[in-house]
Parts: sequence; structure tokens; C-alpha cells
Amino acid sequence: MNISARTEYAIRALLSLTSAQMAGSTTVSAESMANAQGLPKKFLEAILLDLKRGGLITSRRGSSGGYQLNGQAGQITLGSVVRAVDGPLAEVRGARPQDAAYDGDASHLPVVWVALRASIRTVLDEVTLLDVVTGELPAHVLGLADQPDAWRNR
Amino acid sequence: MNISARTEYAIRALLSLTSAQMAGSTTVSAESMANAQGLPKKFLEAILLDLKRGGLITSRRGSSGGYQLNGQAGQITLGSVVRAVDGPLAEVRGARPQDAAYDGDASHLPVVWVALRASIRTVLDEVTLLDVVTGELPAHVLGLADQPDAWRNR
DNA sequence: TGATTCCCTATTAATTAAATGGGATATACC
DNA sequence: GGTATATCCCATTTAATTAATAGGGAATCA
Repeated sequence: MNISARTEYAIRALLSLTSAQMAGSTTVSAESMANAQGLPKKFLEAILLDLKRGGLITSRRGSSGGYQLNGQAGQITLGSVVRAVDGPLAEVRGARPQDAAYDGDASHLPVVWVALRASIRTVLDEVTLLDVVTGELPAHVLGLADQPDAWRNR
Repeated sequence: MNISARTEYAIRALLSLTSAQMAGSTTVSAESMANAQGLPKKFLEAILLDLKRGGLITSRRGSSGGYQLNGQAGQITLGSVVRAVDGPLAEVRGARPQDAAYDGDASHLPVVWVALRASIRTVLDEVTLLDVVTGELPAHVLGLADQPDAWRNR
């Protein structure tokens, strides 16, 4: 149940591209993203390639090349980023939640796994890159983060 | 964002113990749990040790020994099981969600991570072992699993 | 006493995660 | 055309984690 470095780096790089899009600039190089966010450059390059293959960004080579978002920052969700770099959300022992089959005492377990994935989706598939940069997060998400113990460990 | 085999095995073993508790029996051996749920026995033993150290079960050695739940099945949540065998929910690159620190474009990201963890908690910390065995899951959880596309991949 | 069953440490094998290196390919600008 | 820039791509490395197994010690009961 962890967010990988890959995913975290991907999101932070895309937030740089979002910022650039808002400022009206064209492309941003891997190097400047790595510097701005403190990410290992070659590792970031590999991640950006995944993002490109996933259709989230476009790129241009050459002297004034770099990357930019493929589409509007307000249309790109964190969920799509996670899926592009780390695969499906909430897999259970390598399988999709609804495909985990059990019998006997555990027969109702898939319902729980599906609900768990659905609850994760209510956050990751509702928050866009633009939301994160502006801090104007969906009411539902702010509500979750405003719960009494949300910021405390259990 | 995955559920490990460790966690899945732990839950399935505990569901066997829940069933035994409901039937009024005393202890269940690791071997019979492994057989009933099709789990590797020695691996299961290691997991049961974690569960014991986490205070979720008790054990007795010897010829009619075995394991039993420490407390009522209706009081033990899936969240406590996950924490006992796999550590904290929803860590971000090895740190707690609220401890991930960023500046610049990513400064609002911790709010998202905390909200994500909160949403996971609304499922895992609300569902008990008894709920799963009986299939009588909390309304909130059933609601999530009843959403139109909850059972479909994205 | 002997069978049973948990307890515990160590080890292994496979996979994944995180990163690095080197170089080929495309682009812009002088 | 030449050169600097920057993506693209493959191969390799290192470390950590995951999943599982092995072997035997310690407690318990009949």
C-alpha cells in the first residue's frame, strides 16, 4: 500500500510542466525539472519516457527541446499518472481486485478489495495536476484531509 | 499501491479463526489453516508470528495447541491486520504521508497523500473480520462497491 | 515418553526498485 | 555544414523487498 519513488517523481515532474503551461512557456527539459525538484536526472528520463508512452506528455528533441503536457493540466488526473508509471491501482497479490477468487470464509473478500480500489479512485481520479499546483483541491478531498485524525499516525 | 501476499494470507488465516470463534471451537492449528485456505504452511507460520507479536492473536503450543483471535472478531479491523504484517498504510517513498515535504509546485502534495490515506482508512479501519465472514459490510463500503464502474478496470 | 505444535533464526531464490552509463538520434541555431 | 543541445533507448548495477523453505528448539498434552 505504498506510493513508489517512481510515482512520486513522475507527479513532481508533471507539476513542473503544469507550472510551465500556466506561465505560457513551451517546453521544459529533463535537466531543469531534475534541478527544480531535486530528482536524479537519468532516472527521471526513464520515467518521462513512460509518461510519453502513456500519452501524458509530448516531447521534442534538440537544442530547444524538452517536454510538455499533452493536453490541459486540468484534465490530467493523478490516477492516470500512477497507472502510466506503476500500473493498475490496488492490485491484490498481482491480480485485479475483482479477479481475486476465494471460497469458504473469504468468499466476500473481493467486495472489500473492490471497495478499497473505489475509495482510492475517489481521490486519485478526481485530483488533477492543476488542482495540486493551485491548491484548489476537490471538496471531497479537502474533507478527507480535514478529518480530526487525518494527519496523525495510527 | 498493492496488497501483498503477506497481507492477503494474514487476512485469510484470520478469517478461519473468526469462523472457528463463531463455531465456539478453541484453537486452530497453522496446518489446518494452511490446508483450508491453500496457503504455504511455513510462510503462514511466520505471518502468524507477526500477528501474535502485534497482539491480534494468541497461541498455545503442544498436541492440542493452535491459534485463536485475541478478542472479538467484530472488534478486529482489516486495517490493524495490514499494519501488523506490512507496516503503516499508504507510505510515500518510505515516509508517512504527512511527513513528505516539498517546496515549489509540489507544496500542496502532502494534502493529497493525507487524503488518500484517509480514504483508505475509511475502508480498512471500518471493516472487521466478522463483517467479512458474514458478508454484512458497512453501508459505506457496500456503497463504494456498488458504484457503476467499481468492478471494472480503468 | 512420545506425538504434536508453536517458536525462532537463518538462508535462498526471484523479483522489483532505484538508479547509472554510454551512446544513437533528432533539432535548432550560427 | 558544424556544433551544441536534449531526447531516446538499451544494458547494467546495486540494493532492497518479497515469498518461501529448512532445520531444529521449546512447550504442551495424552
